[in-house]
Amino acid sequence: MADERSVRLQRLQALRERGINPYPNHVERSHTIAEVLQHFDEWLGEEHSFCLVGRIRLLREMGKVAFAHIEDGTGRIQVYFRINDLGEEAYRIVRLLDIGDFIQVRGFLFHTRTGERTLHVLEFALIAKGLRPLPEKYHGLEDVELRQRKRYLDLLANGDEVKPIFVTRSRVIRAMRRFLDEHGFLEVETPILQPIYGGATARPFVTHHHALNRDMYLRIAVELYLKRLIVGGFERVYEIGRNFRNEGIDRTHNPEFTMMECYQAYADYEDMMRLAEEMIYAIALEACGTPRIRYQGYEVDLTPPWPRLPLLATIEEFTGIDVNRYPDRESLAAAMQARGYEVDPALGRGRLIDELKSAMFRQGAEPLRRALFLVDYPLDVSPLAKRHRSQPDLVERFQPFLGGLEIGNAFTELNDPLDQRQRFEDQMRQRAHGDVEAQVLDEDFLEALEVGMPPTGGLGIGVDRLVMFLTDQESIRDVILFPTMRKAPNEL
RNA sequence: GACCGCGUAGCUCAGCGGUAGAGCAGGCGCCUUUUAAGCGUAAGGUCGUGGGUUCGAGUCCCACCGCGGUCACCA
Repeated sequence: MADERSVRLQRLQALRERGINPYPNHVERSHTIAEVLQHFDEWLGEEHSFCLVGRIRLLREMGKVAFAHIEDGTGRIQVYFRINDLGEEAYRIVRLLDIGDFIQVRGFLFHTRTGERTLHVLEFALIAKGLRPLPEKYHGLEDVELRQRKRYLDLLANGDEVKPIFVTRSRVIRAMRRFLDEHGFLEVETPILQPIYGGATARPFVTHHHALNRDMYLRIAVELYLKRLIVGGFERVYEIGRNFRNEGIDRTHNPEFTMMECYQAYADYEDMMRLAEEMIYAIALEACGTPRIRYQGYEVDLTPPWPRLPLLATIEEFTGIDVNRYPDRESLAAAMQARGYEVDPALGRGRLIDELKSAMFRQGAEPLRRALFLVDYPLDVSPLAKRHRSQPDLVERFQPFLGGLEIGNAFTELNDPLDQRQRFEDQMRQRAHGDVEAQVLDEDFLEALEVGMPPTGGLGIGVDRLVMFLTDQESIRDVILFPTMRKAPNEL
């Protein structure tokens, strides 16, 4: 009986009985709250009338007067109800209002005794009734699980911290799109539902098309489709969209995430590095107003050029292991174990090197927190990248890092169809040996390469991680409005 | 997937073998310029779920569910 929802339902009924529609279709509004606050002093006084709307965030009834704070999308202002101005009947309606209700108020501006800017209400109307309580006003909503499952409550309770993150996210994507458009890239849309998945090493989500009676995959990357477009004669293309990878969830991974990939004909990875650093610099300027970003306590300057650090030399510098001295997986594994690194016996040499790279960033040395590119990766973990022009067991690949976060991947793209076929076959062998993430041979893609793809540079940027960096968030879930969650206990 | 931690009122949290608590929110009453308004009053809980140990279990043990962290793989 004391349950708050049933109290509110009773009030809803009481309002209806007085002939009030608690969910009217039409609303009057002359100004936003921000506008009124901005011009408060010049608009002060009984001769000016304003009609505002908003949600009641706070309500203090004191006998024959009441104060409320109302909030619209632009700000928050105090409003003042007095029985003398409203009359007894209308004042009874005030007592049927609750925190969380939306109201429309008309009146004039004044300062209270304590100086707070306030609208003195002469007329008001309920425009939408809330039936459930809002989170507590002082502590807000702190439970991480609730904040993510019910993001609307998080935005309501913690809006001052949460909203700006998503505003920045929107600006980042807009700035990225603008930069690419201005550099002659054409935005395209390629299939999300794919007959064969490719372009990355990852497990896919599988679904089934009934009419075609065939399994389909949600894309794990857009790479192979964009390259087909380069084959088709577009010189510069990009796509910003969602990828899906059926893998674990952690601070930097969500099963669906937003990726930008762009491909540029007649370019190599050096060109793509310049493009990447200029793009991210431009995005930071537009979305954050500065190229100097604070991330997790470190200041990172995005002004180009960023250092190009050869992967293997960097690993040697920070872990003490000179990978070149261990030409096979066994000797490298032994060297790693000797230095206290755990070694998964299933991993090949390239994956072990990748492992060292991760360990190196985990140690978190200050020079690795700057904006930088790691360049030149082992061949066997990069089946879509072209062999290095001077080091035959490496490929021309780089990854941008910001504040220790890996935010992308790029190559001089492999355009030799015969080499590409061998690389796929090699992947298929790894697959046969139980590597569920090894890439799948895509015969149609090989046919496209045989038609001929010009020398091409490609770049992928993890948009969520870039936003994490630019908004100083340590979890990807804090930059995704509705992150993937496990089944809630009350779901079936 | 492995290990560690957490789960108590709508929200934020105490309680850690002996009769389930506080603040805020909500109810009722008082209060015509309040500021986390105030005062009074009555309420609100299968202590995540299921087992076990014990005379007695939010409290100890086990399993499961959910969340977080660390590690392993991917952006």
